[in-house]
Amino acid sequence: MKASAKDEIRASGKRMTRTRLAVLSVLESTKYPLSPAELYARLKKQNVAIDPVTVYRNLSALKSIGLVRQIQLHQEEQYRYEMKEGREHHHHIRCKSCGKIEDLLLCPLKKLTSMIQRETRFLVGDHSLEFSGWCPKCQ
Amino acid sequence: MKASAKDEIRASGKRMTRTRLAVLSVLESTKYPLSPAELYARLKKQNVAIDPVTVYRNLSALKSIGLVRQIQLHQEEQYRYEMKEGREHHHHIRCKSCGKIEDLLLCPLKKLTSMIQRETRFLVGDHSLEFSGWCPKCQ
DNA sequence: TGCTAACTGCAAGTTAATTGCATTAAATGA
DNA sequence: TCATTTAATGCAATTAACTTGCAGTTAGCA
Repeated sequence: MKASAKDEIRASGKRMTRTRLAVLSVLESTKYPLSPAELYARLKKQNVAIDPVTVYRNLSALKSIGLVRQIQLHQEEQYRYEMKEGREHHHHIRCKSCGKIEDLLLCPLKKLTSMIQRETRFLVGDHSLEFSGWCPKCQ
Repeated sequence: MKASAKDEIRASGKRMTRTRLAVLSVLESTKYPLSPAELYARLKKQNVAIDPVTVYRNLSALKSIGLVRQIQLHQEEQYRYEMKEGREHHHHIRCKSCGKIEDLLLCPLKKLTSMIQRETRFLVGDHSLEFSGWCPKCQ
């Protein structure tokens, strides 16, 4: 685990606990965003004693200090979480058949912002852009 | 209400009922996508006797025959529904302060599809692109 | 007008996430 | 090193949005 993570947690007045460490380590070793339920399942498999509620509370704490990003994929009813560390703003595509999730490196939206502001007079804040389709194996 | 709507409902083996008519008429007279709860509230205000469950079931039926579109806005936990009739594929921006929702006429994604397919080898199906920000009044 | 299957309302059940509360345990510091 | 304080935890209960089961109702065709 990144040494800086612990510092950032302390700096925000939070503590580095056994469960928080375990949550961070699973997130850091996974290449796609995890749902709380998936995260909990992985921890269980590693014999980490943790309550599902504690998974939720840790994700919420890590999100609030900016270590973790919360995202919502297209046509999914749950949230997913991924480390921010080393992962610039990006989008995802999810296979409708097997559920495989892959990062997309493109983001066309910087170019769109000024168009949207002109069209709507809104001040643009965040956006979500998520795709679904069929992965190579499922086509 | 569009005459064709009733025909499409019949053609799919469904029936045009008192409640279904009321749901359609609220959706047709609203310029932005409604959540089931908002739709129910409007029906109540119009003294339409209807159960919230029936709102859900009607929305689901209308969606399944393609009269209505289900969308999920950025950072919202509920679905919203809008008539498809006369409304091409489009996206939305929602005010983080007052909740106002406005249509966006642009969709940059036709241009992106081939890039994504090249990058990921996924076959691209659907996408969602939703913005949030601050509307002119709330800035 | 009668029949049949779609539709409805009410109650109960799901799923994902949140809250309350008593207990445990980080981390500062005496 | 131990005491203190307050964040974090586990368990139970709750909430929000939506779904399902079922008995009674009704649209619409024959």
